[in-house]
Amino acid sequence: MAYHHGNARAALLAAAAELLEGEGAARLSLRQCAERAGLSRQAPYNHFADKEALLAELVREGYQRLGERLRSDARPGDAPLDRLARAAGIYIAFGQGTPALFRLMFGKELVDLSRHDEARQAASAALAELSAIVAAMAPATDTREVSLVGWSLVHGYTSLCIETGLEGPAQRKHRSDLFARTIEALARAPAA
Amino acid sequence: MAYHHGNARAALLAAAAELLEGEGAARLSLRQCAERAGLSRQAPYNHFADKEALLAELVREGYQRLGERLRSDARPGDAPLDRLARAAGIYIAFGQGTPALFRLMFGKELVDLSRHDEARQAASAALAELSAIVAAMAPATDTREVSLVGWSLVHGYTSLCIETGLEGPAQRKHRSDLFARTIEALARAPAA
DNA sequence: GACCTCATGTTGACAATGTCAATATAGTCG
DNA sequence: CGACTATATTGACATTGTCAACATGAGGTC
Repeated sequence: MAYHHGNARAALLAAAAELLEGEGAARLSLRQCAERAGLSRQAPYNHFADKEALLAELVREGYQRLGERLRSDARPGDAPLDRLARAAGIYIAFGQGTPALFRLMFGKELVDLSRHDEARQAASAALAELSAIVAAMAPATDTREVSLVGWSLVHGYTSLCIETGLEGPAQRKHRSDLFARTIEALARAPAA
Repeated sequence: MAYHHGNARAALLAAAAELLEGEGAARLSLRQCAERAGLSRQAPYNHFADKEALLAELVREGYQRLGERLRSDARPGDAPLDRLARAAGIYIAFGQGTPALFRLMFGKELVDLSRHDEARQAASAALAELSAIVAAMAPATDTREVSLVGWSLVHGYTSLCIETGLEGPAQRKHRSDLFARTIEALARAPAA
């Protein structure tokens, strides 16, 4: 290896991403990432302010990917119910496929988004995608409430599957449909 | 302080509980707890196998408290909808009132319940309380699905409030009612 | 080419933490 | 009283985040 790595930042992020699901974010060490990237233990500090900053970049990438998946799932002539069911499936699959990343993205103990603008923006963009999909199920006066229920529901289910083993990927499709039906039932119910 | 503390275990747990919300569980150190309890750094190991075991005891206590709150909220002649709305409020209040404890209880990175029988039993008992309350909303054939939606919903909302600042305690009552209505709408919807 | 600047890289160092090991204390029992 | 044992302290060690000092080399200027 030449003195200058030439691609140190990317190598560090790649190393971190590779280690994340095995170690979990709390146990992931900067030294471990540096070693895996063929760098010394101080090298990450040339590219990231501290450990949190490196994790925040992983978070940003995660939201970008999630948002992209939601966006690219749009189909011409989609019925809102079908669109929502598929979006729920995408969200759940994302969480179940990369549990440690999901936990990092939606937790504030290790990465506080208020301190990381770019990651926060990526989060907002991804969640706006989901929100719009859910809101399409509702009368205009109820979109905020229905979006909130939709997000809470799919997020809660995903988190509980990851953290408590509530259910596995085999149930995903069935549950996505159940959640879409739930939102539909709420959107149709008479307002309080 | 006499050589033998006389109440070391309880003092350690009290110290941990006091420090938990300030530090967060990941940053909470056993040494800090020991110091706060007036003990040396090795003393916790006389009472707990390791750091995780001490945290697991906090988790057990947390579930016990949550379960007790749900149980003691029962009122004679309660309508299922009212009972559910109040239960949702209790769950959300618990999470918002002790966010770090909530995160610890419902996360498996720091405490894996499969390794801590008593904590796991306390969790099952508390969640069975919630499940029964939600299930009372549903026809007998649908109780599993409705319970799953109920838990996912209230859990997701609580978690998102804690981790993303989705909403604050001022909205709790209104949202509890919304969630109860959502479950009601689902329970009444024609099955797929 | 020599010199300067600066971003990036290495190594030494330090404090903090989890946990192991050796030693000390004191309560209980026969 | 001696033996035993649970509990407590202190020494030690490996690991980790991060600071500081020093080293490297690419790019720019003269």
